[in-house]
Amino acid sequence: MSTVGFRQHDHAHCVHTALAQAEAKCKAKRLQFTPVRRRVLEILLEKHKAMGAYDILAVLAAEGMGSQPPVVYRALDFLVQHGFVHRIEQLNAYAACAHPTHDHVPAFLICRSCKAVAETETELTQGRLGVAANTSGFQIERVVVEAEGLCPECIGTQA
Amino acid sequence: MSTVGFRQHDHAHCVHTALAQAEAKCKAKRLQFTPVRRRVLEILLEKHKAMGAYDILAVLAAEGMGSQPPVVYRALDFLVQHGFVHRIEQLNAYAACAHPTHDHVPAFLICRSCKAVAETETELTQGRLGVAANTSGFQIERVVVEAEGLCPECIGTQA
DNA sequence: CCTCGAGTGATATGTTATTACATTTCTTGG
DNA sequence: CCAAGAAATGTAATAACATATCACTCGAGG
Ligand SMILES: [Zn+2]
Ligand SMILES: [Zn+2]
Ligand SMILES: [Zn+2]
Ligand SMILES: [Zn+2]
Repeated sequence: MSTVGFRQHDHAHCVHTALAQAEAKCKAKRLQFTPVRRRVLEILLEKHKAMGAYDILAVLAAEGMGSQPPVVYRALDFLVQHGFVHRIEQLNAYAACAHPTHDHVPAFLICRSCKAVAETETELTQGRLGVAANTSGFQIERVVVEAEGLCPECIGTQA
Repeated sequence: MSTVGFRQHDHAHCVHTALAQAEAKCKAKRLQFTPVRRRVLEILLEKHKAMGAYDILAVLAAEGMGSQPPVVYRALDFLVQHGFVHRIEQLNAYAACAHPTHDHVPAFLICRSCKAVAETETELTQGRLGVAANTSGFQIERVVVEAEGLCPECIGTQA
């Protein structure tokens, strides 16, 4: 599993590992890793890209695990809450966390051409934003950092 | 007009000034600063906070300037495109730019309690995100930076 | 066995955004 | 000025994303 997601990797292995890690973490924290929650995470890990809630729901529905929006939104809420999945605000979409082993502030590189999403990390109060927060007395709790542009594959195929 | 929006300022003056600046910039760049576009910007400047597209549309509709969604979305697209307004991804909302005189990468401090939004600036490729982009060959074109937390007014009134 | 709370199933609804096409207005070269 | 093309607008319909609510199930703890 690479830091930025534009390289090859052993995909079947990373799916399996991430699921096992999630299961272990839920056990440790007494969280219910129910079939729907597990399957939603698995779908996101398998696809290995950002998916809309209704895309995930379509997969669930085809498997008879619930066909109504609340099913998937509840599962996503749980997974996001506990750091297994991140929401990509720019895309109204969700992606499995690439660094599930530790707490972190995620940041994303999003290709505007092929929609590939790579996750990296950043600081909660970096650069001028932290300065502005300190100056004004604003208390930062969460930061969304999402860069849009062209991934290595798509540079050259574009204007 | 303050850098971060949690302080007092001469509001009527800042609305007027910003509108005049926008008009001048459009003239210089041969852009059509049409009545709808002007009024949408004015509404955002007057409210001086983030507004949803449909909130703006309701104001327009009450004034007979168009009652269908595309009216306001087209105006917002124009204003965002040319830097007069920014979209706040976390809120699916729009706010007039606080620094319309120069090009910049906006960053926002968003109070989760009172929904106040303050705009500051940042760099296109700051910190680890820039490093990750360079390492992987990703070409950043736009960055969304939005911090959520508590503004000075709301700290203390919360848990 | 009973109760409570988390999770799920199901219906309905709310909110945000886009597509499509007809029409009007503006701009510009002749 | 005038015609042709570009830009903007009017309008209807629909797509995409998200939440409210209530009934039901099931397992843990008393
Ligand atoms: Zn992550
Ligand atoms: Zn790409
Ligand atoms: Zn700005
Ligand atoms: Zn506040």
